[in-house]
Amino acid sequence: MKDLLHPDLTFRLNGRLWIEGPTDRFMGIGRLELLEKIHRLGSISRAAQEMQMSYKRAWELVSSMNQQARQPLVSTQTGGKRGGGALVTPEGQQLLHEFEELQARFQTFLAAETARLLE
Amino acid sequence: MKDLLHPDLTFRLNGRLWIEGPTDRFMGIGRLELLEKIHRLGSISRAAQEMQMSYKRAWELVSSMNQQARQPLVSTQTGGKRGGGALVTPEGQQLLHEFEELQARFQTFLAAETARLLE
DNA sequence: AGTCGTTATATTTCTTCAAACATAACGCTT
DNA sequence: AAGCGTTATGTTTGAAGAAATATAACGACT
Repeated sequence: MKDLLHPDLTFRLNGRLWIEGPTDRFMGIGRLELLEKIHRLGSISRAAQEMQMSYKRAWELVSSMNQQARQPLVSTQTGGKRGGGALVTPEGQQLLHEFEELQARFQTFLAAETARLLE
Repeated sequence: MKDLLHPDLTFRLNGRLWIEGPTDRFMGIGRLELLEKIHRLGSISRAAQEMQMSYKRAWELVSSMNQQARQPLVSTQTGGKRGGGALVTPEGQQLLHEFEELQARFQTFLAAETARLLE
């Protein structure tokens, strides 16, 4: 493979994984990152701004995930101390872990295939 | 994982792989399919119409691949018998095979992870 | 009561990307 | 010489998605 590629350019193998439902995506690398930030920051809006994402988009992603889960992955509160907030439920945390581990196995796969193809 | 998902919906794990250069994508599932059709049909335009893709887009993909390869993967001829045509060079055919095999290994990976996650 | 930061949601604007359209050149075939 | 199907390329149009803007509700805190 490597002998087919232009010698002046550098190439890399890349990829994405996601879980899709009948209508919407359910989980992917972006949603995973969003969940992680909500968990860490306790707020959808702060997670959104840390991802350079509009609050609206972040909220829509959370809504989509919650609707497709058996029980909410993120629970929210309007008003109150600090104006409200959001937290990742135990179910959400479990999903977070499992999908993170899947991502790690995928990275291993990518590394092995990269070695096979490009080195 | 399965116990986290809404019981009325069906989910599946999916993914994509590609090889990227510094500026453009070099190879992906769409480009692979295009190469295969050009090889089979001997024409960019016929390959494009079989993929429901505009000729222009197909041509741009071919051009991008050729520019990033050491030697052309598709060679073309304007005019002549049948008005011209295109063929996949030996280098292109080698790429075709290798990337197809990579895709097959990826499908195996996906199947294994699906069993792990969703069954 | 008023302020604050957040969730929640609708509407509008912008941008980006794909599709559509148009045109020329090429070389065999008739 | 004229026609055909193809490659090759520029220009215009359209559609989808993202971003921006706006507004309301909520509940603690001052």
